[in-house]
Amino acid sequence: MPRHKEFSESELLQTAVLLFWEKGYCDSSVDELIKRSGVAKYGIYATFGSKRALFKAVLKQYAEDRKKDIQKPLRQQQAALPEIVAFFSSLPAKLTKKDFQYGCLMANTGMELGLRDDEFSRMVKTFFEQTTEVMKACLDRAVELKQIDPQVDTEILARFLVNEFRTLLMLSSSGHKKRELKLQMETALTLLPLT
Amino acid sequence: MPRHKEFSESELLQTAVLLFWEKGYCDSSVDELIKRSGVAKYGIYATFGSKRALFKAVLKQYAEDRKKDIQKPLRQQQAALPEIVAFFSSLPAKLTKKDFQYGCLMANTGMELGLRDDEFSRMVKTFFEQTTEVMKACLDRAVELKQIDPQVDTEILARFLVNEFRTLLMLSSSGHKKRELKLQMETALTLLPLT
DNA sequence: ACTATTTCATACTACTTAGTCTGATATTAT
DNA sequence: ATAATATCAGACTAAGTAGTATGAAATAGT
Repeated sequence: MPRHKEFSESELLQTAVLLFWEKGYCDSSVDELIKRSGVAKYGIYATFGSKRALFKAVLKQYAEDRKKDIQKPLRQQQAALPEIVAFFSSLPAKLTKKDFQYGCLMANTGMELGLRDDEFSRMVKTFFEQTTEVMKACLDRAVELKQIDPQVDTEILARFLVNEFRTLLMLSSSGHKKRELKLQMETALTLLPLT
Repeated sequence: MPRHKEFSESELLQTAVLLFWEKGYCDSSVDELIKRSGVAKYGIYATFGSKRALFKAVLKQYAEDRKKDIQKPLRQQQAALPEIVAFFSSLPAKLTKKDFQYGCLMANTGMELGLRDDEFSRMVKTFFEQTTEVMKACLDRAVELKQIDPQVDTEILARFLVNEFRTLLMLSSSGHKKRELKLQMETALTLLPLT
């Protein structure tokens, strides 16, 4: 019997992702989302319920999207050391492209709300913990394939590498250019016991 | 002829530092500062002019304060390798004490405004560039004292160490506990060519 | 065609925001 | 004491905030 929606929920969500990505949680407003998406306030609240719930959906969508693009090299079945190196090598260019002009929403949210909102903080931590597991799996395969010293503690090294990843995200969100990211990445790869 | 102020400018500034440190720029309000400081709106605007100018003064004050406490080990005349190690070793405990319960205002501001506000971004970058210079001076002394390999590029290593510092600040602002900071710091110190 | 139901656009509430203005008050040089 | 001047408390403006309410319009099963 009902009239049906005039907008696409997934398009609305993508617009919301871009908005929160650009401005963070506190500085984004529902009115701004109305302007950008063309969707009426009713539609937004009927779909998501509140700004908070909307942001939760945004964080989930963002996490899925990043697993599929920027983290893809690491999440391939056979990924090992060469994929780790390729992943880091590609970051300075990727993080300074237009798609990433506002840094990383996960890293940004961790800094904005990590000490003030348990639920969102938890989501960010979970995202990077999952990334750590993926990284550890790559390192374990690298050990199997004798690509790295078998004495390495892959758990600890995986954490360190993910923090190196986060460092690059932080630098890009803090306005640093490709050159600086590249220097940081290369220094890290040189220092690490990856051969 | 004039009536004189009923409040201390430096106390007002310190209260403002704490407020912005806790909530960031966007989410802090002048009304909240009035409540916390007891100073009337007139007094705040007569002293600083605008929220923006107030935040500028806050960033300056914060930078000075951190040079005098947390960075002090590195800024001693004779600081070299032992002081660098001591500096990093002390961070996990210091960054999780009550004084630092809101992370680092410089690191936080870099993430909040690094891509959206040139002037504040510049101030944050300058702060960490100055820290890099101090770190490089320590490394150069360490080379002189034969504490580290003279082949090391102290400029590049200094940048890397300061980014390691920023990583610890980022982790603490993102809600990570002392144990995780300690693990990151120890891994970094193990990997670096510091002996 | 009619009716039930949902969406739409928009007005609205209640609150917060940065910043200004005002009239009373306190101080100090004369 | 008086006059000049700066500060104080609080009212005020204009805009923005999250979220709700409302009447009109559209749709689909009967």
